[in-house]
Amino acid sequence: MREPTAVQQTRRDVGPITDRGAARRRQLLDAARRVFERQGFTDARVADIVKEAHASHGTFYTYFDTKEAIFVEVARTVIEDMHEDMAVAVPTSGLDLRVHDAIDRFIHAYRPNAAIIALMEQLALDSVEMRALRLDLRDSFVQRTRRGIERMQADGSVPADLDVEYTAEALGAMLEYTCHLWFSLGKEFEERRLADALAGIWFATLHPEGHGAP
Amino acid sequence: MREPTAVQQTRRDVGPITDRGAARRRQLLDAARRVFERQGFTDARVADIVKEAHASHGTFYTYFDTKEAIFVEVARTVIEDMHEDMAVAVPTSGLDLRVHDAIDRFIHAYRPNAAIIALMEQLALDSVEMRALRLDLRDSFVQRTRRGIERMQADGSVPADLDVEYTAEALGAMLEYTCHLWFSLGKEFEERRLADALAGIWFATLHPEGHGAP
Amino acid sequence: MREPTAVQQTRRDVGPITDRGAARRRQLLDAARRVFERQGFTDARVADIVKEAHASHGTFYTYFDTKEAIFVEVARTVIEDMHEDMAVAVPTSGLDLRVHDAIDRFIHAYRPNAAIIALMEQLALDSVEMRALRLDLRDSFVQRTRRGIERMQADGSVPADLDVEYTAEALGAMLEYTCHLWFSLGKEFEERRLADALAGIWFATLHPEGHGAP
Amino acid sequence: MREPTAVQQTRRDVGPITDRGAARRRQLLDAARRVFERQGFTDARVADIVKEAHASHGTFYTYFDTKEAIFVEVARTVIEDMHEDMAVAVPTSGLDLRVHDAIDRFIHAYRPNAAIIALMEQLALDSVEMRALRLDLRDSFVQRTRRGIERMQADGSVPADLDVEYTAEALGAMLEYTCHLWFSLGKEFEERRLADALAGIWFATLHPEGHGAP
DNA sequence: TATGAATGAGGTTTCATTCAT
DNA sequence: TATGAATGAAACCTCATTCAT
Repeated sequence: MREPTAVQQTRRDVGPITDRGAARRRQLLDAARRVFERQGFTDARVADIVKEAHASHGTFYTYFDTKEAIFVEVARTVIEDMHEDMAVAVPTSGLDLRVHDAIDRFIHAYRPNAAIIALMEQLALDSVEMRALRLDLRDSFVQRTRRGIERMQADGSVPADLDVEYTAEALGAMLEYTCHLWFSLGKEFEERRLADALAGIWFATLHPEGHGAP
Repeated sequence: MREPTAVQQTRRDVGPITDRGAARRRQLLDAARRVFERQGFTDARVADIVKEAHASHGTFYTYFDTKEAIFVEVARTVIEDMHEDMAVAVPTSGLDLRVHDAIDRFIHAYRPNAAIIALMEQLALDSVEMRALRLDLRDSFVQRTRRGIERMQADGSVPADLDVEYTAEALGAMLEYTCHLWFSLGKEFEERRLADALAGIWFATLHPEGHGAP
Repeated sequence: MREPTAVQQTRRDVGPITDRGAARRRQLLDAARRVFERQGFTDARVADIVKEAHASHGTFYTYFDTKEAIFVEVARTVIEDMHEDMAVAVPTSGLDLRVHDAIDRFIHAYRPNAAIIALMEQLALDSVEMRALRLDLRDSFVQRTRRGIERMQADGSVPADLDVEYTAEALGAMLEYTCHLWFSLGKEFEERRLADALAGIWFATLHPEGHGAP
Repeated sequence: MREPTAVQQTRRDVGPITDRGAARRRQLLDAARRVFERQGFTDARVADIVKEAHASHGTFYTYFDTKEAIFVEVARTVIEDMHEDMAVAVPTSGLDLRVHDAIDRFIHAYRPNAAIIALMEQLALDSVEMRALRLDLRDSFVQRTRRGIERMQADGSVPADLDVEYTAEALGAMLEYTCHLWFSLGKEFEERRLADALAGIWFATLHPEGHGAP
C-alpha cells in the first residue's frame, strides 16, 4: 500500500473547511453507520460506504484516514447518544423503582445502538484504540451506578460493607452482556420477564436480608 | 477459482486413516490453537499455522476445509475442556460455599480458554455456526446453574417465586462477561475481591431477606 | 475464499465510465487475445495478460470477472469479425464462381481467427456458454449457406429434392474442420488444391448429373 | 514437484511383471476411461481415477508416468477399436451402397468413442503427442477412403481427373466434424436424414454428372 | 506391489488506499 | 473538492506427484 501524500494527510487533519465539505463528511458518516449495521465491520467495504453516500473513493479519503477511522467516529457518536440517553434525571422514589428505572433506561439506550456496540466489542480484541473506547463506554455507566450505590450507602439504605466498586462492575457486566445476547446474538428473551429478573438481582444485592426499607 | 473435488472433500470428511495421519492432524490443531491465541483469528494466516506445525500448505488442506473449519475444531476442544472442568462433583455444604465454589470453578475453567472463547464471541457475529457453538457453550453452564437453583427451590432454601430460568441466564451473563473483561479486554481485577463480589450477588439473589438458612 | 462484492460486480457490469477506463479495457482485451493465441487458454495466466497489457492484477479484475470472462469477450470479437468478413456482397455470376467465392471468403475469414476459434472449440466441451457461442458462430454461416442454396432451388439450378438443411450442415462441417486441420492442427495443405477440391465437392453436390447449367 | 526416483521410473518403464500387476494396470485403464468420459480431461483428477479403480495414488504412479500418459493409453485403445470396427470387408455392390455402408460404419464406430475422441481433439492443441495421435487416427480413415476412390478410378467409375487425395481429406473432415457436432457438442440430428445427406454428397462427388453407372 | 500421507509451486481474486485529472 | 482508475500485497486453496512404510 502506498504511503499517504502530505497534501491529502493535511487535508484530513484539518477537516472540512466549507459547509459543503462538512455536509459531505456527515453523509459519509451516516452511510458508514448504516453499512456497518447491515454488514458488520469486516464485510463492510469502503466501496459500499461510498456507494451508500453517493460519493467516490477519493472523497472518502478526503475526510477519513482509514476504514477503522470512520468506524471510530461512528462509535463515538453512539457513545455520546448513550450518555445522553442515560443522563436523564432519576426519579427519587423507592429503591425498587429506581432500580427498575435504571435497567429500563439501559435497555432502551442499548437497543438502537446494539449493532455498533457489538462491533466495538468485536474490534476491541484487535485494536487498542477500540478497546479503550469500549472500556470507556462501560466505565461511564459503571461509575454512574457506583455513585448511585454510594449515595445509598451514605443514607444507610445499602449496607456499608458492600464492595461498591466491584459490585457495580459485576452488575454492569450482567446488563451489558444480557443485552448483547439478546440484541446481537439473537437469543430470545421476553422483555418484561428479563427486566424483572435483572431488577430482582440488583435489588437483592443492594438490599440484602431486609436491610433498610425499599 | 477452483472448487474442491468430491474426492478431496471425502478425504477430509473421513479423516485420517493411519496413526501417522491422526498425529499430523493433532499437530495442526495444536499449532492452530497456539496461533489463534497469539494472533487472533483475522491475523492468523494458514501459513502461520502450517509453519507452527512444521507442515506444508497441502497437508493443512488434507485435513481441514478452511481456516474457519480448523477454528471450529479448536473451539470444540475448548468447549469439551470446559465441560469437563466444570463437571466436577459439587461439595454439598452450605449455599454460601456452594456459590463460592461454582464461581471459582467457572473462573478456573475460563481463564486458560479465554483467548479462544473471545474469538468465538468475535466470530459469532459473522457466522451462524459459531453463534450456535457459542450459545451452546453458555447454555450448558446456564442450564447447570438453573438445575442447581431448582434443586434448592425444591428443598425450600430458595424462594419458590424466583424466575429461575431468567435469573440463571442473567447470573451466567454476569460471570461470562466479567471474565471476558478481565482476561480478554485486560481490565484489571483483584481475583479475591472479584470472586467475593460475584458470590455476594449470587448469594443475595438466591437467599434474599433471610429466606431459609445459609 | 472471498466472494466478489456486489459493488465490485456492479462496476464490472456497468463497464468503464471514462475514456481512460475504456482504453484500458481495450488494452486488456487486445493483450488477452495475443496471449491466448500464443499460449492457449489453459497455459495463459492472468499474470501474462496483465503483463502484456502493462497493467496490474487489480486492474484486470476491475474490468473482468475471470479469465473465462475475458476469453468470452475476445471470442465475441472474433465472431463479429467473421460475420463482417463473410457478409460481403456475393458476385452474381455462375454457380461455379459463386461456390469458389464462398469458399475463398470462408478461408480468408477463418485464417486470422483460427487460434481463437480453436480455443472456442476446446472450451466448448467444458462450458455451456462457450458451446452456445461456438454453435452460434457456425450456425450463422450454415444458415447463410442454406439460404443461398434455397434461392438456387427456387430458380431451378439446384434439384428440388435436395435436403438443403442437412446438406448445408454437412458442407459447413467440411469447411470448418478442414480449416481447423490446416490452421490449428498444422496439417499441410496447398491452398489452391484444397480450395479446388472443396469447391468441387460443393459444386457436384449442388449441381449433380448436369442438373441446370453452371 | 519432485523429480521421479530412479527406482519408480524403472518400474514404470518395465511394466507389470506379475499377472496381478497386469490386472491392476487394466483396472486403472478402465477406470480412467470412465472418468475421462464422465468428467473430461481437465476435470478428471488422478484421485478420481484411483478411487474408481479402488486403488491408491501410489499404485497409479507404479503404472503410469502422468495423467497425460494414462490418457494416451486410453486413446490408443480407442484408436485400435475404431480401426477394427472399420476394417470389416466392404460388400461389393454398387457405389451408392458402398458409400452408404462406409458412412454408416463410420458413424457406428465413432459413436461409442465420441467422448474420448473429443478429448483427443481438445488435447491435440496443447500436446504434440496427442496431435500426432489424433492425426494418425484420421489418416488411417482418410487413406482407406483414398484407396477406395483410387480403385474406383482404376475401373473408370470415378473421373480420372478427381484430386483423390484432397477430396478424401475433405470428405473425411466432413464426416468427422459432423459426428463431433452430433455426439460431442450436442447438436441434434436425425440419424437417417443425416446419413442420407452425407451419402448424397459423397455420391455426387464421386459420380458427377452421370459419369459411369452406379 | 500397495498404500496414503506429504509436498509446494502455482494460480486466482480481493480490496484498502493512492493519485492523476 | 470530487472523481474513479490503478495499484499490488496478500490470502486462500488445489492437485499432480513423490516417498516412507
